[in-house]
Amino acid sequence: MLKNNYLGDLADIFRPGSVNSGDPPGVSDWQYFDQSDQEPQMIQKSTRIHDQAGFGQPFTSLLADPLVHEGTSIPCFFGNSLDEIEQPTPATRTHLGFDDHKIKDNHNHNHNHNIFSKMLQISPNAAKSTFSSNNDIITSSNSSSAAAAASSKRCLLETSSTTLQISSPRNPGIKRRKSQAKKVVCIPAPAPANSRPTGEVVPSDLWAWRKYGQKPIKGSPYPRGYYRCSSSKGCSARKQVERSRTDPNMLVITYTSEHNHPWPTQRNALAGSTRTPQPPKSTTTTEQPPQIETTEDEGSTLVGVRLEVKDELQVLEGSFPAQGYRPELPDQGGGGGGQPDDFFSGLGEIEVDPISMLLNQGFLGGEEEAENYNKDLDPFG
DNA sequence: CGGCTTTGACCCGCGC
DNA sequence: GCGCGGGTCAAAGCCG
Repeated sequence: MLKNNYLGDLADIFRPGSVNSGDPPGVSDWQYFDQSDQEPQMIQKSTRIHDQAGFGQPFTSLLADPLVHEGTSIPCFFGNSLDEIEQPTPATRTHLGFDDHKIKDNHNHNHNHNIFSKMLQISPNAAKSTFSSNNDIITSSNSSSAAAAASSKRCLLETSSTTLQISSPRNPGIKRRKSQAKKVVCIPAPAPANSRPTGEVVPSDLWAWRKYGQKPIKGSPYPRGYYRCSSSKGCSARKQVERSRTDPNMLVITYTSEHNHPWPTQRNALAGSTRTPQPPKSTTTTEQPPQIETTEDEGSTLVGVRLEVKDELQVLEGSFPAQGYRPELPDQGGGGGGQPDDFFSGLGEIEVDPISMLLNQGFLGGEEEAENYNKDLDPFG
């Protein structure tokens, strides 16, 4: 049945404007790029701070992810492989001007400081990337990252995008894997002790994800979970979740394909995600849906990230909504309806300028509260 | 009852 | 051409 319903191509999904009707404010201008021929548009879009990107809004997951609410910061690595992400080559390190100590520091700070307090975005394309930091934020860009960082505390990374072949599995004649667009996001993960026995951890975001597979990955002690969007039938958005093999504290989420539908408009679309985490049970892999209901105006402030990756992963892109991004979660009209939105509902600051606030003040105004929230939602706790 | 996770089997791209 | 390994399928069972 899935085969019959399989809508296939990334090309189908990345079509510009493929998602428009019914989009909530801020979503209507989503651009789903056919990255094989929409490069200029990508670049153009990537220059926008008010940008939307698909791939499940990984940074949304950062905002919403209980795993992230451990009073942690969010180092974000983008690369074409985990190794690259986690272990930049010495040359790359040198060129990029960051060192292991800083990375270690970032990781250590994850557990003590706040979200985004040390945001790190790494472009594997060292030749085009420079690093600079501004208030612990490190951005990478082929443009003047220093200027970018200085001009805004938002992280905007932009590099030229590379044409790639969008592909679909089981679609004859079209390659997949290396040619497939992916977006990799690394976030702090719970300690292995807090994860499921398999070592699997599952961050949440605004989309509903249904697990359809899990595979042990050679060379990694942790399995990789495969999820597809269950918010809408026919949506071929997928993500892979696995722990970093080199740093179990890091959770690597790889977004593939794109949502071809608006944000979930029915809570039941998140059915699987709303299962109450019950630690003794082993079947809970998705947790409470994120309760991002924090923004007001329609001008989405997003942090766009685009970078070019040589070799297999040509394009990585990411963004996260901030000010003005309001997913249409059905129950939010009633003020949360008893959902564990308290954490966010008490965060009026985020409506002012969540990103700035996050960057300046740390995560959402209180580690303690964040911890409480995390306790509520963390299925692995 | 619908939607989820689990898990073994299958498919297929890719490297040798 | 072959084998490995990653990605997906789909049946079975679980859960609310």
